[in-house]
Amino acid sequence: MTNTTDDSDLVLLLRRHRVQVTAQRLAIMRAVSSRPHATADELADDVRAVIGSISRQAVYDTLGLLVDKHLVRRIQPPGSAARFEDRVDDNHHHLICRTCGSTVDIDCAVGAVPCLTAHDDHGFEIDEAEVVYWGRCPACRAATPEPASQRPASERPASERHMSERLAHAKEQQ
Amino acid sequence: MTNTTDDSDLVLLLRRHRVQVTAQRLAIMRAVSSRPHATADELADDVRAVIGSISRQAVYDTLGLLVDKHLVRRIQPPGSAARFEDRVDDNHHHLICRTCGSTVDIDCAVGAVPCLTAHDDHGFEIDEAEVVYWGRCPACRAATPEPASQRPASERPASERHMSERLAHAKEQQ
DNA sequence: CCCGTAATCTGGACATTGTCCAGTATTGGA
DNA sequence: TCCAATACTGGACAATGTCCAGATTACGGG
Repeated sequence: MTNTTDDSDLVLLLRRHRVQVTAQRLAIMRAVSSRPHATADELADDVRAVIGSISRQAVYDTLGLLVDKHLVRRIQPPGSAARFEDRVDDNHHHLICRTCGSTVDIDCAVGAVPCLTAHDDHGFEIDEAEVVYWGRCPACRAATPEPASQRPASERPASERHMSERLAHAKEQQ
Repeated sequence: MTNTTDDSDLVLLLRRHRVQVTAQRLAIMRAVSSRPHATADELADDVRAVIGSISRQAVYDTLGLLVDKHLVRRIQPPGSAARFEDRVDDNHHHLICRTCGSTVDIDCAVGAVPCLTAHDDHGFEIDEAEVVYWGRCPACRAATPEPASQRPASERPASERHMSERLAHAKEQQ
């Protein structure tokens, strides 16, 4: 539980990837491991609690470097700052609560590297597929059984597509 | 091509959804339709070109309202501002170029509502799955055949998982 | 057709997340 | 141990949103 304990593994890992070893980097790596899905800001706080202080720039630089080296994965949930985690290259996805923003890992539904097989790649060279599941976590469901923002299904027919398509319906119905 | 032409369809659509009709809202809806994947800022510019001026707040308010009403879909690519589009409820996904950020629609690979079937929902009530494919568009591929940022596959074995797992390898190999 | 109220829009301040830059400190090899 | 390359610091800046109070507009009822 001491601050400088047992960095030898991390040091070796960094060296193996030709990355200079600094106290800031070690602290950031430990922070990412110990608190998955944390934002850069949260990680900075964690690091400060351990090594005293760190500049915002060092946090961003290091996280960017680790992401480049595939030692850390960056996930960017809509409406929130980027988050970072330990697990890389295993094609898991994320489940985010619309109400409280909590994030959990979720294994891929389809198989090994599923979503990489797009229907039509438009000439793109696709190297990754990112999947975010949206919903409400157990705690938030308990707190508010039926959210008011949800309109009844009757108000949004499944046939709705383009605005232009819906316009036809509007004409008919009014 | 005149500004006030043919709003009756949009007016009916808004009324059908119990939304007050304003010049700003009509202009924003037309802007979203005519330029898919535009950011709020770009849409504001488009609107200003048509009705003269609009406040930033009105743009955000209106887009938020339309998203709530499921008349517009908000997509939030990592590293970029939110973008808005016309197509809703048809479960298509997005393909984004890592180099230039261009975004194209892409039909779902798996079928109707595929990714909604998560392996383990952790007690969440899931209502949407968002998929982003990352890659490089044809233009950017042509411009830079082999990006320098890509390390050879030999440097990142498929077996890489957690940092902690990789640590074992580090020990063995060094 | 006019009025009043509720909803909307405006414009400025502020918050968050991230980048840029110049100068200083640290790392790691010679 | 010393040096050059690399990394870190701290302040300024940029982009994207949100908050708020007051002015304006929409639209249902008289």
